Amino acid sequence: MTDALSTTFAALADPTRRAILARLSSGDATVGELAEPFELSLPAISKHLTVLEKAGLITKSRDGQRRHCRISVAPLKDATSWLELYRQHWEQQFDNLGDYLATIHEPPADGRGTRSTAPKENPS
Amino acid sequence: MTDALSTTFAALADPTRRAILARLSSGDATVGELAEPFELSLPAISKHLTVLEKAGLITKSRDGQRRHCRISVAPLKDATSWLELYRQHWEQQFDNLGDYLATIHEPPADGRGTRSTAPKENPS
DNA sequence: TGGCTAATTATCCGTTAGGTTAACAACGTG
DNA sequence: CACGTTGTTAACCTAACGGATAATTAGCCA
Repeated sequence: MTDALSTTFAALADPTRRAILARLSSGDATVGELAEPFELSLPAISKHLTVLEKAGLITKSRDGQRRHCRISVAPLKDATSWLELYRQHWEQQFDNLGDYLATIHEPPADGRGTRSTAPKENPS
Repeated sequence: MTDALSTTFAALADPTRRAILARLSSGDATVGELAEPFELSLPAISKHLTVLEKAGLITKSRDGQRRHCRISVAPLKDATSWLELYRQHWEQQFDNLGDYLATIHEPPADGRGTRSTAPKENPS
């Protein structure tokens, strides 16, 4: 699991870390401020922040005793790009639902060609 | 890690599983067909498929001796929805880059109001 | 300097992930 | 029925995850 995309998804696969990102999306915060809403110990939060930092999802900057954390969305963008490859896939699934609903109200007209469902590129 | 979103992201945090999804995005396949491109053992692939199935990302149907696997993109859609909450965030980051570049070529006109960077809803 | 505050690092612990090989189950076909 | 094919399940291993507490580092301030 050394690739960036895996690291990003792994970082997002934890509700605490997603909540931290959500918090940071409305502005920078210190470690203590980020820890406050949770019942976890401070070291636990610190670990989560380390995971987020290694995934490139946040950056930490020192300010006296405090560390200011800032969200950094580039990996989120990459993750979204990967997921976008499948968007047409579920949009077509939705189309198929529409087609199905249509067959309820009117009989099938003729055999339409099956559209391709593949994303443009081969994702990894 | 009991929530659906965490399960989805965890399932995506593995390059083998993402490759399997990519393969399935261009059409259904049997377990053996899915295993073929990898150097992993068949049980290893079977485990990956179980993970994907529990995440709701694929469905398996029996066809004689074979199991046909089909991609099921609803969880991908949900994951995308979550990530979309941050889209404006990186679009604004891009805007800021544009602003910065603008300041290089022309002096600042006036103090524009700072736009909010927060997603519409509170993600979890 | 001493002490308070903020956060990280060091252990330690139980659970889960991801892989292996070997055994098993289920279906098709001679 | 016997046998090959297709997958899964069982048992096992190592490494990593997510948490705790205790100790440590680093900065502020009186």
